Amino acid sequence: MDEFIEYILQFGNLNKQQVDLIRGKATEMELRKDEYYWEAGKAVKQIGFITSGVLRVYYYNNKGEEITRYFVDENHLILSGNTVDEVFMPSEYLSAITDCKLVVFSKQNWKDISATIIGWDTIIQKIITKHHSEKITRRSELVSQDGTERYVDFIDKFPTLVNRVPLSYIASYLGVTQSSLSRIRKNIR
Amino acid sequence: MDEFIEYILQFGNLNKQQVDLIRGKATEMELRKDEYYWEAGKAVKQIGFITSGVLRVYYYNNKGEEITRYFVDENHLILSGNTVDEVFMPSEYLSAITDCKLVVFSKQNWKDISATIIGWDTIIQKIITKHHSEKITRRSELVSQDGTERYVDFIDKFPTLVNRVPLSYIASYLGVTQSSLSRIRKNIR
DNA sequence: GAAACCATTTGCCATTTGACAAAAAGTGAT
DNA sequence: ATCACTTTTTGTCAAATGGCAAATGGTTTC
Repeated sequence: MDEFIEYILQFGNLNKQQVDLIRGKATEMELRKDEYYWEAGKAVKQIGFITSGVLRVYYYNNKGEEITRYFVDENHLILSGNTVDEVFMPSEYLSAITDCKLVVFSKQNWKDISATIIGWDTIIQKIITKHHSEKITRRSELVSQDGTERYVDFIDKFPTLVNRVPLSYIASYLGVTQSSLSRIRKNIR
Repeated sequence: MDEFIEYILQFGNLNKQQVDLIRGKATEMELRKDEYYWEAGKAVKQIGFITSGVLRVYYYNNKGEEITRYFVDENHLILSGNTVDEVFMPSEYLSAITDCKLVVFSKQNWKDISATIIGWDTIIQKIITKHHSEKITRRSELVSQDGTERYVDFIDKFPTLVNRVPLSYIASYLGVTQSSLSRIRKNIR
């Protein structure tokens, strides 16, 4: 819970009263390894923030292969879609790679916060924008890199993930086969 | 100009008075082939909408290679950063591949529109969100495709660009070398 | 500890792609 | 038509990667 408050405070100021309001609207929950946070085609009813653990977003391409699009770890907000008013129906899966702890808000509670705290929407908007640019930048870089560069950069950017995420998921995220990645790792040492 | 109004109307309603306001705040301008719309490190002072022509966004990677991140063609809004209030300092270049016609708004005029038309910010937010997801999706797909798939998909998604954009830019966008792409094209025929 | 299970590494070979250089095709100006 | 210039294609070879299958390593369960 505290992690979430701290996270939000990086993007804007809140007074004690506002912090208390947020605390009151939050629920803590856990997700076990391999459980879904959301599934393609099933409406998402809450907004979540990860306080511990790692999840991954993945989808199936037109050849039926499972592709990991990105990882989500501690201290990240999961903003399903953008708006609370519309139903958000994901086309991807989001599932736990490890056991996770989350802080979640029902859509109604989230709306209440947004209606009560002036500037809340602006804060969230900033976060969304930041996430988007980071994702675009990261995925873009991969396109023009070879396997080794992709992996070296990955280690560099996500040092805490390397040892917690199965190789096959990293390989899929990087767009190389698992065996290639295994060889790349051997060459790097 | 009409193209811009029509574009905006796809995302929300405007009455005649509002449309007139927008028209009054807009300026038409042209950009010749190879001229910059913006340059890395130089503050961007306007918001633009392309009515004809193609531009490309590119940057230099850590090896000094020029990488095309994406193309921007007719009927697209160029939203520098997200907010009008902060100075937007791009880290990339945006330059015209062909002669272009644009509709532009000064930051002040854009602010005026935003302050006058209720719902304007929501419309713009929708557009930004749409752009972001499209970019992430496209760039992501490339990562797990081989050269041929990348090119076939490109033709499929941007049929109007293939014949207007030099091969070297397409190759860079797709993350393959120009000679590979040339061979890929030969094999496809 | 053995068995079952899952993750990772390795071997082998075919295919793809990159690097580099030269040739061919296309474009524009005179 | 010619020359200068740019873009695209092609040739050759080396390196990187994929596909497939087997081997190895690790973990969990009984």
